[in-house]
Amino acid sequence: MKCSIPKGTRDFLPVEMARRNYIFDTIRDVFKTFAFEPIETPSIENLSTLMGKYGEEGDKLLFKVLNSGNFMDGVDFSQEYNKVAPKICDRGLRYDLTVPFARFVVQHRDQIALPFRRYQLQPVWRADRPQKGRYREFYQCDADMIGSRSLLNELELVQMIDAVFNKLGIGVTVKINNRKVLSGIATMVGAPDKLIDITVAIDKLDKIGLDNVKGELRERGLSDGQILALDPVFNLSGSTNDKLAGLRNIFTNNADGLAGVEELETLFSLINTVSVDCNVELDLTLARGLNYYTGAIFEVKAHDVSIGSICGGGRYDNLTGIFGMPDVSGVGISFGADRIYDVMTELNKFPDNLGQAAQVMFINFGNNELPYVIKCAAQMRDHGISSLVYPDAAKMKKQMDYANKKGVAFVAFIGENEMNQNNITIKNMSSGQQSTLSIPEAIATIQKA
RNA sequence: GUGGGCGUAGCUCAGCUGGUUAGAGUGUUGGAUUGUGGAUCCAAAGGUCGUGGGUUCGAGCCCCACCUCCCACCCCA
Repeated sequence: MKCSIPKGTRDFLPVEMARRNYIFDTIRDVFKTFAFEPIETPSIENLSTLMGKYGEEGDKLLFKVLNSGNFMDGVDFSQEYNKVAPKICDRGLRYDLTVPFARFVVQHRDQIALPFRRYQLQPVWRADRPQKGRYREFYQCDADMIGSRSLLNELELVQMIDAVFNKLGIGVTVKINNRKVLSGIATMVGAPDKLIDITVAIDKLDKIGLDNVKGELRERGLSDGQILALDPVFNLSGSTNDKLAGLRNIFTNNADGLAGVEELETLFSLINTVSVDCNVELDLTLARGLNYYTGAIFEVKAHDVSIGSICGGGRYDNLTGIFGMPDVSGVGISFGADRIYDVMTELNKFPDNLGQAAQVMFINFGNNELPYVIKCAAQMRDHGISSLVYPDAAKMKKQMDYANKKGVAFVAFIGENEMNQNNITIKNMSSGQQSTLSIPEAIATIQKA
C-alpha cells in the first residue's frame, strides 16, 4: 500500500517542530507582554457561522463536513451543488480565527469583560489549490481586541508586529490603509456598490500597472467616466502626510472618506510617537478581500522573499452584530506561522541550537548494570536533564552511532567499574572529552554545558 | 476554478535518435572493529520506471486519458 497525506497538508519532523515552536513561542511571548489572554475554539463550526463572512470566494474555499446518519433522505440531488451542500453539511472546518472569535464573544459575553483582548494559535483550513506559501491546513496566530474603538489598539498591533519580526530577525514592511478611504473613493466616483470590485482592482496596481487596472475596472462594470474620476487618487504622491492631505482635498463633502483620512492621520501620528524598527507605510492600494473589515487594514510583507503576506488584519465594526450583538468594534491581526517558517528557512534565520532530544544518553551494557543505570537516569531527570537509556544491550558502535545521530550532548558509560565505585563516566560528544565523576559532579557538568 | 511544468530505489537524480539483464550518489542493514560515534573499505537488501490504455518486432523513452506534486493566475496567512 502506498501511503500519503491529503493535498496541501504536511507532516512535521522533530527538527521542523523545534523551529515551528520557536516561532509560536516568540509570537506567544509578544502577545502575553501586551496583556492578551489565550482562548481556543473548536476546529469545526456550524456552517451557518462560517458562510457568507468571507465573500463568495471564501464560501467556495470552506471545507464542509458531511453530516452523519441518513443525511441523503429527502434531499433533491438534481439541484446545483451549492444548493445541495448546505442541506447535507451542517458543519465546516474553520476558515480563520476571527469569525469564530466573534461567535465566541457573543456566546460568552457574560463571562468576559470588554474591552477584551485574546490571542489564539490554532490551525485553519482552506480548500485552496496549494502552491508556494499556500497550504490547505496552516496555523494562524491571532491577537484581537474587541469592545473598543480607540486607535490606540491599532497602534499596539503595529508595535506587536514590530516586536515579533524584530525577535525573529525578519525585515518587514507594514502596509496600512483604511476601508473608509476605499469606500470614500467608491462613493466619490458614484459607484458605492462597486466597492469590492474597485478595491480588488486597485490592489493590483503595483503588480499589473495602471493601464491594466483600468482595464480590469472596465471589465468589472465601471464606466469610463467613473474610471476617469479615479485619476486624482492615482495621482497622489509624496510622503504619507502629502497623500493624506491630498485625500482631504479630494474628499470634500465625503463623510466616509474624511473619517478614514482622519483615522489614518491619528494612527500615523501615534506611530510617530513610539519607536518602531520596521517600515510602516501608507498604501492606498492595499485592499484585502475579507469583507468584514470596516476601518484600518494591515498587511505585512517580508523583505527579500517573494511570498504572500506573512501577517494581516484590520478593524471590523460589526462582526458580532451578525451573531446578535451589535455595536461592538474589534481589531486584530493574524500572523501566518507557516509562511513565517518559509521566510525564515529561505533567509536562514533560525538559531541552530534549537531542539535536542536528549542531553544525556546512557549506554546499555546489559542487565547487571541496568538497575544502577535506571537510578542514575532518574536522578538526572530529577535535576531537569533530559535523559535517555538505550533500550537494548546492542553493540557499542550501534549505540554510539545512535547517540551521534540524535545529537545528544553527553553519553554516559556505566559498567562494572563505575557501578562498584558509585561513579559514572560521561563523554562530551562534541569535544570528545571523557571523564569519570561522581553522580552529582556529572549532573553539574551536564547542566553547565 | 484557469494556465504551465514534473513524475525512474526511502531521498537526490542519470538513463543516448525507442534495442535485449534499469544505474549512480546518499540513506538503510550487516561486517572489517567483543567498553567508545563522526572517517575509510567490503557486502547485502531495496524498482509493477505515477496509473490505465495505445503505437511498435521491441517502450523508462513516442501518443492519448487520468492521477499526483510543483509553479503562476485567482484569492490569501
